[in-house]
Amino acid sequence: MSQFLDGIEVNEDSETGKIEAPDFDLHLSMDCGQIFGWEEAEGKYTGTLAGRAVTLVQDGANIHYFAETGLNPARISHFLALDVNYRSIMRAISIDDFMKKAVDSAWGLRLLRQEPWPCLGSYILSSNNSVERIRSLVREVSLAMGEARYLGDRRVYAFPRPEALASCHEKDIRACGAGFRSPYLNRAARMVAAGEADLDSLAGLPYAEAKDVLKRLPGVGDKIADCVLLFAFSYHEAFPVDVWIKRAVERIYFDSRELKIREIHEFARSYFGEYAGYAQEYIYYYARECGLE
DNA sequence: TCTCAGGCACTAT
DNA sequence: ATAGTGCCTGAG
Repeated sequence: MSQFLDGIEVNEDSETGKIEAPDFDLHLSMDCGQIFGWEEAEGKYTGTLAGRAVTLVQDGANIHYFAETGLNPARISHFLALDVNYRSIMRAISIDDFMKKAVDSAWGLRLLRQEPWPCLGSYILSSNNSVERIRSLVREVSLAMGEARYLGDRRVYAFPRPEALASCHEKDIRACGAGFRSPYLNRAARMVAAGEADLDSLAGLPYAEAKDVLKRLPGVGDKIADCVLLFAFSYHEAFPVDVWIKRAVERIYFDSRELKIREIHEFARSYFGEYAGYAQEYIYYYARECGLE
């Protein structure tokens, strides 16, 4: 077993392995704000995938995993989106000095391929909230209603299944600190659990149609729909516009002139093209971590 | 006390 | 279509 998984006890219910991951930075990808519900400790990231607990750690161009038996490496690679041609996308979005600088500042930051429901649920909880608050909210909700999984000597809570969030009372979600988002998550979970909204059917739909389906869910507007399409369904043209992106785009490309959200979308589509979503992530990262001077 | 934080839904125009 | 407003909550 790898020294990178030191201190971890493997038993008959778990296994380890490694996955080649060139041009991949686990830390950047996990901590850039695209995903919630994974815990970091000493460079190791622990969460659940397909209902099983897993710990990931990076060693150069390899990702080592320690997972509950039954979670195969192909599923992990899929989550890490290692099939995506990262270099060609980076070339495509490095279209000006700012974008080159932004890409350089976070090389290896990839868009992960999250599971649809945990992604949607987390983003419903994200509205009008800061990253740190979203993290703790997702943690509270998972602790209260998510399934406990066991990996080595630790316990890991999955994001609650739609059935769990559907059958509980709105107040149970509110008790986790979700506030006005509670009824949204409760009702969205009911729609998903009842099959009234079929997340699996989104894959393959044209972007605009998939977005319309998501926006029928309570608590899901333009921004959150775009996040889910980009972070769970790999619609790389999706360009979620939050206050950071709005300010950054106005500042960098419009001499700080105020734009409508619609105008930002039009600009993004025409300027960045089919990989606008990747461009968004780098603009977001740079604006937050490096500042726009 | 007040503002702000990675929005959404509702209402009025 | 678009603009204005309330909303849970915790941090600064």
